[in-house]
Amino acid sequence: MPELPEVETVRRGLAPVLVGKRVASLEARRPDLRFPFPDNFAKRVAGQSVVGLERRAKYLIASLSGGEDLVMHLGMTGRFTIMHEGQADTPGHYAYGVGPDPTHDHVVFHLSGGTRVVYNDPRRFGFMVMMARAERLQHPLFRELGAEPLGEELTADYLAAKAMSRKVNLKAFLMDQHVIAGLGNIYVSEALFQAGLSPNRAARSLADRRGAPTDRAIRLVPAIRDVLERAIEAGGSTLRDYRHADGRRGEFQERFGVYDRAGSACHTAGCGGEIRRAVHSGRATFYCPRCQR
DNA sequence: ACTGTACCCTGTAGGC
DNA sequence: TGCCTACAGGGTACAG
Repeated sequence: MPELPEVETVRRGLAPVLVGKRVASLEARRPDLRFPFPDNFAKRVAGQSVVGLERRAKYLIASLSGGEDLVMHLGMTGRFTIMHEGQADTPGHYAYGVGPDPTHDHVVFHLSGGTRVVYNDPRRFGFMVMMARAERLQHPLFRELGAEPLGEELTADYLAAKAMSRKVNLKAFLMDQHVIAGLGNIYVSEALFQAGLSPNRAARSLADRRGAPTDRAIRLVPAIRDVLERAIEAGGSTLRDYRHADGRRGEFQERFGVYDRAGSACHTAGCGGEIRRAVHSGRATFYCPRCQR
């Protein structure tokens, strides 16, 4: 579900209620999600203050006052919901169709002051792990992550260097978190559309024989950035599960160029082509065969 | 080292 | 209505 724009939207929604606040207690209602929860999870979090809430790729990182980081991933269906003091567990108090869901509300952060932050995840592909803050960058989850797409590390030169020795197509290349960290199935399709590049094209065509970036790599970089920035501005994309931390839906799905539009007309002026659906590495890809070469 | 596939888990949509 | 299959924004563990 949540790709970079969705995770960033959740981060922005959670930060005001979490940062600077103390977690009075943590309630883990099952022993695991995708992975077991950290040893002594509740005890390690309880009583600590959240001193920062960052995002790296699709990870949310809550820095705790004791020196540990709580790293959270939303998987496909993970959702955080803020429940303010006095907001009872009755359906009428839940806005926007978000209701109590005892079977899938797995973790509850009880903040001092009464606000609760509830983590819900039907498929349980999400996870939460803890690590010493000083060791985070060396942790296996972070050590080999690729460039942050909205950061300065992502350049045409970087992409060309990464692509030169690869035999995969562009779709798989951009989905690879070791190359660019944060893109997922929606935004790879959208970025390729915006750059006018076919998902079937070989990744190595981003580099010339010497390893220098081709014009394709040069226009792919701003296309990726622009798609992500517009998506963040729209609060992400809600296909079904995803919600902001306050329950609102994202709106970027209204502006998809190709994603989930198979059989519909391409929006590009004068194109007249029909959006097609294909499968790459077992995942659906959407593209316009006329605009994307 | 790289690449493709199966798999983790649950819910929903569509065909029959 | 019910049953069955395919599919869904994620990543990992293998086999080749």
